[in-house]
Amino acid sequence: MSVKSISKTMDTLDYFLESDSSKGISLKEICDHLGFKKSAAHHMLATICDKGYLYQDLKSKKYFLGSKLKKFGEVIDLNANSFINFADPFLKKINDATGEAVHLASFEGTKLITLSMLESTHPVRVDHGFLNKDNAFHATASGKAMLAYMSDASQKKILKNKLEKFTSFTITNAKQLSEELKKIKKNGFSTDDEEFQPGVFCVGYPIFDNENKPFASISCSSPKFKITSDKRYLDKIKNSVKFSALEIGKYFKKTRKKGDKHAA
Amino acid sequence: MSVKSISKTMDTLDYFLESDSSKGISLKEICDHLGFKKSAAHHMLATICDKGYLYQDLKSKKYFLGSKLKKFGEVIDLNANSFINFADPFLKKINDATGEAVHLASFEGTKLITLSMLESTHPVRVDHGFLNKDNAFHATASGKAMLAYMSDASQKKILKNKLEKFTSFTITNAKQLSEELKKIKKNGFSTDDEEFQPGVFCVGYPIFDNENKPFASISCSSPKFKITSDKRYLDKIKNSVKFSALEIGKYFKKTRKKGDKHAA
DNA sequence: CTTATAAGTTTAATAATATTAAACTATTAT
DNA sequence: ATAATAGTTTAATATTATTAAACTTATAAG
Repeated sequence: MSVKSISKTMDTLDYFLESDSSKGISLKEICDHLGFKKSAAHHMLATICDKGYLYQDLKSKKYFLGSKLKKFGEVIDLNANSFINFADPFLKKINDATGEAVHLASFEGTKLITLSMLESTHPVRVDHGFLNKDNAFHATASGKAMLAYMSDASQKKILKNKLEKFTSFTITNAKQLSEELKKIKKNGFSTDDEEFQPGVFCVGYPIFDNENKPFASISCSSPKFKITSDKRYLDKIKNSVKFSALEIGKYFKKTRKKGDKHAA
Repeated sequence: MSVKSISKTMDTLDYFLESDSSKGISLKEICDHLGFKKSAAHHMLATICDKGYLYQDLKSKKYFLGSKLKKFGEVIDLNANSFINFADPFLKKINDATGEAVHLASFEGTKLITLSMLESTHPVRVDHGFLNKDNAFHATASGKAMLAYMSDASQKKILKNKLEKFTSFTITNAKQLSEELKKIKKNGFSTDDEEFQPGVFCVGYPIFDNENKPFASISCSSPKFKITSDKRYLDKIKNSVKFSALEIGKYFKKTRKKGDKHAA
């Protein structure tokens, strides 16, 4: 199903991203962390270096991220950054009003991804960080908000795999999820009631593009006990998130003509 | 020597960089351009998408650059951007004074790379663009300026392959190159007298780091006829390049303690 | 509306490749 | 000076990627 040497290559590049690679990473360290044989890893790394994605320091023999990878950032910036930048002050608005963690999400193919986030300013914080994940749509407020407004075909493709159970509250039944999505379209917003992380309650709103397709979503995550102990707290969050979602949606009305393609 | 499927993967990613991929690229286009069989390419692309480096639009089936690639830019920026930003106004100074193309070069392993460049403002222009190349050290002013000041071991590693002949003036003889490098150390600057591109004359100066190793170099490229027709033009370029090289070298004295590692 | 065409996806056999272990080299530490 | 560690190269083999063909889906033409 998948090409193993490519998979290993990208796991290696990911490792450069996760760890602090500014001082270089040795062959041994890569092998130890990823479970590769040093000979195979050496062949792999030689190829990656040859293509300029990594390079090896002549003296220390350590590997570094190649400058070519920087160019991808520049190209992708052109596409998606203007949307993220536009959205940013409206995310801040929710964060200011509630103090809770705020996420701007979108999707790439069937993967739910985080475009941008703001951390909670409260001492008791909730954080699922940057997400880049298949099979999380059904368990998150961000995911469900988009899913609810997608075409049946898109929904089907995203949900083709078994619905993973993250907590005891995760909806893993297709029928039940379908009902939930209907409810979301009726209410206009989605919730995640400890369905992804125990103790975490989220509110999500979709953001529509110039073709009225769900392009992104925002969510606000708060500790569950706050929601249960103060009825008005949920309303406060909902109002704040809704306001920002509608404002961010204006991005497409302003800057894009109908029919224009956009990329996340 | 090199792992073919990795090589093909990176050629594919490179293609996304070279062409305008903002509207997506189809499987067929990738196959046509890179000479892949569609079935093999499909396996490859599925793996790349699975790792989040590309993604496939659910409807159009076209492939897009994944947001994960953006993160590399952010990490690399932290390392190298401050140097490039520091150097920038001094490159501009040469460009203002001469109107000619200016390049800031460095190296990654044995590869000569361009960190930054300014185009000529003259109607008759010279441009070798962004370089990211093995086996060009011996034929460029930028390359020779750094090479001349490197340790013998480093020189040897970089020059281990046959010296490629780009023009009739390219130095392809090891003995002759060794003499040339000695001359460079004596003069303090390097030249490229139509050795890389016909009709192009370049002047290069090295930039030293906090350990007095050649870390980068700058070069100024002008049409050869200008150099030959006006004796004082070469001096003007040399003075301008030398001044900026020395100024950029102060970056390391200012911001780095001896022993600190830096990455390009 | 039906058929044709083109693009994308899946499969399973086979040709080709990546992996392995072992030998070798170079570097660092004792 | 010797040992130990890390990196590199090699060539045989086991695994994997490739291929062609069948299949599916989407789009265009009749």
